[in-house]
Parts: sequence; C-alpha cells; structure tokens
Amino acid sequence: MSSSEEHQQIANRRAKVTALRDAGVNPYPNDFKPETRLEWIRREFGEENDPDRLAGIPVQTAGRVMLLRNFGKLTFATLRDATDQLQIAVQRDAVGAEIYRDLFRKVEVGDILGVAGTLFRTQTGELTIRVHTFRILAKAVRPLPEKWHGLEDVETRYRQRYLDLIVNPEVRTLFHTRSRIIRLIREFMEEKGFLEVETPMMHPIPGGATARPFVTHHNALDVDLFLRIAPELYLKRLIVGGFERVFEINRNFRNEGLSVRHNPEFTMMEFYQAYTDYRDLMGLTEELLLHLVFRTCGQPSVVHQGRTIDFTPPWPRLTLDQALVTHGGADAARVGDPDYLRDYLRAHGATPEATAGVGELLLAAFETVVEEKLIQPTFIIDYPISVSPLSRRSDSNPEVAERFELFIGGWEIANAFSELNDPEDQASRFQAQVQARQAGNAEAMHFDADYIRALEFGMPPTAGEGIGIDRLVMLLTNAAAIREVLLFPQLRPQLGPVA
RNA sequence: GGGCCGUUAGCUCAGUCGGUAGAGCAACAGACUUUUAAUCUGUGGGUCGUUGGUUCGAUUCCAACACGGCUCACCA
Repeated sequence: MSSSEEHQQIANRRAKVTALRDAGVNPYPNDFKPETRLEWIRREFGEENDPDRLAGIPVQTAGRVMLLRNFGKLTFATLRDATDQLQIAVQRDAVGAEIYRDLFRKVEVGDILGVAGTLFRTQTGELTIRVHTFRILAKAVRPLPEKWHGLEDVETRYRQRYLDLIVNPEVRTLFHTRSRIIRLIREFMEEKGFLEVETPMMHPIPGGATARPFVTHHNALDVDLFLRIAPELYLKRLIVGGFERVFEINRNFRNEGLSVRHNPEFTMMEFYQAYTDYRDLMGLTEELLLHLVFRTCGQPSVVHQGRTIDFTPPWPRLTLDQALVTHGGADAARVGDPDYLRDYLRAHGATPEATAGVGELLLAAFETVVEEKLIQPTFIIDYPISVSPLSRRSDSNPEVAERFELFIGGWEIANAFSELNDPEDQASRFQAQVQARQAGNAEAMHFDADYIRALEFGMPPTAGEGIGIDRLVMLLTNAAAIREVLLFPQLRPQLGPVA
C-alpha cells in the first residue's frame, strides 16, 4: 500500500516515525528495561500520602499510552501495562524544553512508552509518576478505537482480537478467568493422583467420538491423517499401559457447523480412572465443578444469561426414559416403542430418521425436547447401547450403557461412561459402526484394530469422562457465545488486502 | 446450507419518503503547568460493503454477491 492511499491518521503517524528516525531516535528500541510493574507501584504506594517520601521513590516502568491530556507545558497521560494502569505527568521543565517540544510531542495514544521518575500525588490525590526521562519503545502507526465506547463491532473484535484486548478491559478479565479455571482443573486432577499426558493430534484412524474429521496429508509418509475428534482411544491405551489415572486438556477438531456453542476446534478435558465406574465419576464431577464455581465466583452458584445455576450437590440423576417423561411429557408406558417415539418427534417439529432404531429415536427425542430445559446441573444416565459404542454394558440390562451425560444451562457439558474393556464386545461394536458407515453415516466410527489388540492385553475396569472446557468457561463467565471465550474463534477468512 | 437482520469518517453512531451526507471522540493548526471521557478556538477527512438493474439522477429503491450477527439444521 503506497502512502498516498493510506488513511490520513496513519500517514500522520508514519510521518512522526520518519521524523524520529531523521532525528536519530529509534522508534523501536529494545534496550529499555522496566524495573517495576504498575500494579506493584500502586500496591506499595497507593496509601502513601507523605509527599517527601513519594518524591524519594524512583521508579522505572513501561506501558501503553491510553489517554493524553495536554496542558501546554504539562501533559498527563494514562499508562497501562499487563497489571494495572497509572497516571504519569510530563512537565516541560522536568524533562527539558527541547526534549518536551521535539520528542514528547511525537508521543501519541497507543504508543508504548518507557518512563523513569518519582512519585507524587496530584491536587485531586491521584498517585502519579513525575517523569524525569522517557523513551518511546514502540510507535503505533494506527490509531486506537475510540476511548469512550471502545471497540463494539463483533467482527473486528474477533478478527483483530489484539485490539479488543487493548481497549476492552472485560475481555482481558475473561481470559484471565479462563486461564485460572484451567489451572484449577489441573491442580484438582493432580491432587487426585491423575497424570497429565499429551496424545497425538493427528490420527491415522479418527476415533473416540462420532463426528466428521478434518483430513490432512503427511508428505514424507505419504498418508492421510485426521485431526483428532477425541483422544479417548489413546488415553485408554495408556490405561492398558498401566498409568491407571490420566488426563489430557487439549483441542479436539470436528468438521461440523459453527454456532453459538460450536467452534471447529474446541478444548476438552478427558480423564480415565482405573477401578472406578460411571457412578464414581458423577461424584467426582460434582466435586470438581463445585470447586471451580466456588473458586471463581466465591459461592456455589453462578448467574448465566439471567438465570441462576446452583451447583450444590447432589445433582438430580435421571434415566433417559425418565427425563423424557418428566421434562418432555412423554408417555411413560410407551417410551420404548419406536412408533410412539416417531410420533412424539414429529409432534415436536422434528423429522425422525427412517433407519433409526429405538436408541437413536430415544436420544433424538431427548435432544429435541428435553436438553434445553435442563438448566440446573442434571445427570442423564442409562443411554442405549446403540448410541454408545465405547461404553460398557449394564450388567442388569444389556441394551443400556453404564453412561451419563451432564447438562447445565441447557447444554451438554460432560459425557462419561464405564469403559468397555471386553475386546470381543468392542470388536463387534466397531463392526456395527463400520456397517452404519457403509450405510451412509459419515459420523460413524472406523474399526481400530490396534485398539482391540490393546484391549486383548487386558484393560483394568475403568471409567472415563470428557468435559467441554469452553462451555464450562462460558457458564462461569456469563458468556453468551463460545466465540467470546476463545481468543481467536474461527471465522471465514477475509479476502483481499488488509485495510 | 435455509430464514431474518446488519454493513455510512480511524472508532461509536445519526441521516437521506431518490437530488452524492452529519455528530461526538480521534486527526491536523493553535491556546493552556494539576487534568483524569480535561477544556476552548479553528481546519481537514467519506468510491455510504461490492457489482449490476431501474431512473434525468442511487448512499437511499430492486437483484446478485461478500462479510458478520441471530436462528434452524448438524454436533459437544
């Protein structure tokens, strides 16, 4: 882009950069070292009122200029770093008339500035750095969005997240909270004796979930690889290997639609614990989420989108059938009848799949009618085997899996089950998936022969769970869209030159 | 992918029942040594998302397209 085409404000700022260079001043030096952060200055001296003591405190710090208030021979500015913001005062007579006129006039809102000076309080009592010397550390050649309203345009906020972070403090806070939630989960899991592991993101056979994968290609091996849709089968290989308690917090990739609750890459925690079953995991899940809510909100409940959600355990545990009857008004005597379920689905505006069996119909009815009504934390248990190809059969009912899903705020937050460790049963379940795949179900699983071989060496009885971290963060930060809790949510790439 | 809505100055937004546009902040010139959304005076800045159509004339009406938002479908 030539300078004649650039916008006036950018051209003005570029001219200042050129002027600095012509005067022998590097607009992008890297030899200035801040010695304190702004938070420390405020913490140490925020209550200090003795002017002589403050004047004796030398500080050297740096940050971005967020506001400038110029009074001719005196300029106030608001400086912000990662920790806090603080006012600085630059007086002509303190820095020297020439410096003030030739150099400080080049400082604009958005620039990164290093300052050294002492502290004082203004007439209104605000703690302020009296600048003795300053360095421009990085000239900004683009103007920041407006200081009152910040940046509102959601597309720009997501595409240029750096701008969103500079001007919208609540966005910075949200991502601090997200980081804290994930840290708390790690600490919790480690205290429970779980080992954090990393398993492949590129899978020769996509597995561990029913979803369409992304495909990529490895040139040297000349093989197609799939971005993982779930780490499940690898984590269970580690249980076979003897780790007994493992967890992984990482990305999954699913080649499906985007929505307020779906991003093609999203963060899951999966964990597997030997010698437990799905009932044990319900207790663990209650304990973990209550802990997170307490530590982030200071109480056992959160307000999400105007609704109060109470995490105090125990949470209701309903079978899929019961949920459909209690929350969906279905006829208790007929929820096992496929014809009834088809009618029920049609009555609620859904089109039942022609090939769907009882299990699929039951699940579809639940997802269509009940799911969005489960605002308070609720465990739904006893899923049909046909929709649970990796779950252990219930000993009392071989058509039902030892499985639960956790719903909060109308969203699925977690999915867990007692793991199927019978290699023969697992092989026949894979076969059923392969047949569904051949019948046209693009989301059905592949046959993973190495996974069967691993089970043939013996996997201890184990239960495993996946928790959707992004949705959990949404609940705890009152976010309405998953894009708000992802630093760089997926958008359609912009065509053409960058403006 | 379908439906609905949106796109005007760097930012936040008005507006034109069709006669090529305004405000605040930001910018530029100037005044000002205690402001904190500083204030005051003056000035400049727009292919009104893109491309077509209708029209004497389109930023405005119509269509297609692009991007975004909500929503439905699919999924977690």
